[in-house]
Amino acid sequence: MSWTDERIATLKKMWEGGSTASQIAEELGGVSRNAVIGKAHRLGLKSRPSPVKAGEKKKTVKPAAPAPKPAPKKAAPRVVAARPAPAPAPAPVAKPAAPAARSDNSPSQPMPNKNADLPKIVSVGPGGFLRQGPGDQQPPIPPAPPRRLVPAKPDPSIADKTSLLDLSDKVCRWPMGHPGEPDFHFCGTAVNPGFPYCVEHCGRAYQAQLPRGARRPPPPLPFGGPRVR
DNA sequence: CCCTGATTCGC
DNA sequence: GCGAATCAGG
Repeated sequence: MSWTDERIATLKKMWEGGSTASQIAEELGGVSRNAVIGKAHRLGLKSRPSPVKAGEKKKTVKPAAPAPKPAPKKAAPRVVAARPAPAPAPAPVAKPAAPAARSDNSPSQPMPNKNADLPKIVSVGPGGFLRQGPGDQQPPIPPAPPRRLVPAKPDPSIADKTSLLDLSDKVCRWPMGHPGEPDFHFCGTAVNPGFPYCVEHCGRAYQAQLPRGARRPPPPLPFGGPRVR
């Protein structure tokens, strides 16, 4: 496999978009994770926030190491990229809109609803989206696509859909479908300002927390994992 | 051991 | 230029 312009473009997009080298390699197909990393470095896109660690030590030779190892040929002056990290995703922490009363003491207030009628917590998030209770959605899946993707090559059968290359911080990045599927795309509607998703998907991404003991058990997933559209 | 990215170096 | 091998860290 050769590095065509399209493949390089995809590599750049995904690399800058935070995808791991493994994900990029699987998406491109025909290349290994190392190939992706090597190419990324050759392209100059190195040193992005890696999960391994921030202040990572390179395996460069120890300056005072008396090891009998031969001296490295190339003394590459490592340019530390001072590029600021991309905007971190806001994680609004919100208290429950209606704190549930303790059931063990102070029974002065009668409880109108028992476990048969769980309270629906709907509050308004800081961006204006409606927060929902955990049980109100069928799929509590994270917005990020699964790490292990189906082995499929990217096929450009999606014309009007928002593809990976169309992503920007102006459009909703909520994934629609599954990567590798022919119609996999992203939501693409205008984002809720200050959030990576639109208002609707903000409501999915940021959920109110029900008080302990009043939580509904996780909704039964059919089989084969979540599949949402 | 799994994963991650970084680096080296023969091709 | 490419990428497997290897390394270093979580």
